Amino acid sequence: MMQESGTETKSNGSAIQNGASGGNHLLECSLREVRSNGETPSVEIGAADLAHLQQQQALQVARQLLLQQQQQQQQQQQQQQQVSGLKSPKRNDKQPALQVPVSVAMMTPQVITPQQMQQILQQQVLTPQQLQVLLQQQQALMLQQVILSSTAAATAPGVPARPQQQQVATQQLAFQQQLLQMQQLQQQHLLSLQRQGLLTIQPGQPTLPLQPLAQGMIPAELQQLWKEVTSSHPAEEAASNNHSSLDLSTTCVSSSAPSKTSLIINPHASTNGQLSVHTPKRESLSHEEHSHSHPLYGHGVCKWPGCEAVCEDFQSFLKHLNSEHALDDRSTAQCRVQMQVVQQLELQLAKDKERLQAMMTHLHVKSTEPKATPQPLNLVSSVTLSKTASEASPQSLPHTPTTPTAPITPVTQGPSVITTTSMHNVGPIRRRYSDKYNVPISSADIAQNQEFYKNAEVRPPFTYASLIRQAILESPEKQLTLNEIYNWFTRMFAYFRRNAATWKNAVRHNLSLHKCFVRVENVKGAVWTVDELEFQKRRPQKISGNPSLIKNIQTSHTYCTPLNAALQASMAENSIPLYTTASMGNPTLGNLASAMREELNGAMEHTNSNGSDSSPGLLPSHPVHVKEEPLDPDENEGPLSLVTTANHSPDFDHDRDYEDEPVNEDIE
DNA sequence: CTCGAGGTAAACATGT
DNA sequence: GACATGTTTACCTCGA
Repeated sequence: MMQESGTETKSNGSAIQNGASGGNHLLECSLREVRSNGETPSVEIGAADLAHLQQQQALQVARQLLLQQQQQQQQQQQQQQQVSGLKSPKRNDKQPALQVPVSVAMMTPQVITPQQMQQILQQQVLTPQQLQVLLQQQQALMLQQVILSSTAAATAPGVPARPQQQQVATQQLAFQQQLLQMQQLQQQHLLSLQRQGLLTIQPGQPTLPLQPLAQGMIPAELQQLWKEVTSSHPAEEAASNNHSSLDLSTTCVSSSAPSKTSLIINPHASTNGQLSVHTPKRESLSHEEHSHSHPLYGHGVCKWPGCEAVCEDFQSFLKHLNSEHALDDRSTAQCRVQMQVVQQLELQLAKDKERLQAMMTHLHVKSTEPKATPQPLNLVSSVTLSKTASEASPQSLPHTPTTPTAPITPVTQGPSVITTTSMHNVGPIRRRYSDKYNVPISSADIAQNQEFYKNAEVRPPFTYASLIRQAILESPEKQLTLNEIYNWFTRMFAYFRRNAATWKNAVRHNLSLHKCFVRVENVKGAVWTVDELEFQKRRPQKISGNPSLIKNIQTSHTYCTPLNAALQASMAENSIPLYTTASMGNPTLGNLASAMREELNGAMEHTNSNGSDSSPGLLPSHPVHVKEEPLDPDENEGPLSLVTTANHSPDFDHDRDYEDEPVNEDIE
């Protein structure tokens, strides 16, 4: 019966349920998953996981090529520095990690050359898609360099009298600082993007806390890679490097402490991986806070992914780094993982940038000439199109992300009139925002964002209840088994392809908790249906989209440019009417009836709470479990209301083979 | 500050 | 006994 749950469910479930509570759950889960699966990854990893892994491995080849180029550029820069003789650090053997550019320090610890490392790392062949990614990355890199060159040239105009070497060095310094800045901005921006709908960015937080970033954004591939990594040499490590292996495990437990969550994704390392060209700047920065600037060291803890060994001072850290993270297979693999992390972030960043660009373009157009036909850009298609107007409304806001600490537009961000607007912090976007803003989930919503959520590991901005309902309503019989609901979740949302135990528990919890979900038993087992009446009843008072929206926007608290204000005003004026009209005016999408009905109810539910939507559900053959209503039992008589919404004939269960059954193949 | 909604974790029961 | 399925409770965050 539960055969479709797949291996992932099992491993995740057991791993997670045994874990401690609190803290960063997802991260913990990830790590536990790593651990639990670590011993026999080849067995426990599903076929699709392997496919993902292979894909990522292929991607990493592209990454390597990029790295190669970057390293060449690094070498060039270093040569320049050494020629200038100014700030080129003497790269003696004693403190390689300190003075070697970070990425190099990470990639080429002691013996092996970058080329050798690449040989180690390279495994597979590029697909055209990956090549394209590589090209994009390279272009981005080149662009950055060009821009930085010009910037640096501009910053050092009045130094003609200086010796040329010094000037070069100065420019290098400027380059590097600029790079670091932008790099950080990009990273922050990315984090904001990634966190859409996932984490709360408190308005008072000027700088992005990087710890919670892992929530929901660590791709499955990375976890698989982690499995691979952490299980790569269990025996060896037990003997020679037990400390490291221990770290991983203890980290899993200790990560319940809220403060230490940045285990897998080390933002600095990611940044370095992203553009290792920048790394020389680390040296330049390091005059005073030498020890603090090392991306692998902070707060007295080694930040090597998965390590977190406590190092009292920088020297001990260096010792630790050299001893525990010397060049071996494990470190190499961890490097690879880190690269994957970076790559994933880059990809996500690229996607989100395009989305942001499109949104900005669209919003800008609208703010200047309201109701003008928007110009959906390519990527927006997955998000908007027919929903363009409503996209300006809260639903899309989470995607408009933002970097509170980033007053400067990331370099690679294309020229946009509104780019500064993107810097405002639409911070507190966690999960429920769609409901809170009374953006009722609809089939159209999901349909239009389907592609996005299918591929992006972004938490859908819908409540579990909404999603469950949607899943059930999408089914031909308007009823689903629990497992089918699971499958729908995983099929429709990449986000739900991990941490199964967590969200499945939530699904069950919601099914049981909400009266709108009615369990119906039939011959083959139990199915779940939706009592639309109840569902509509449970979502009142959420019509206040505008104030919430505005407030939410303004929580950004920073960089409120006039344009931004205009944008906000525009959105405030338009969001609700546009939303309703847009959704009502685009009956082209599937399940539109449901969407319209729902949105009508959402918009005017105060008027029609009497069940205007006699949704043609189906009649459960044997309604067994009907949640009794402790509250207002007068309004609906439990089973009876169920019958009203369910009129399907009992012969419904002959076609249980929904089209969603291939889910497992699709996803896993 | 309170309250409700929602999310998460977990304990527990039951059925397969 | 392991696992899936349900139910329930507790705790937390967030927004009104």
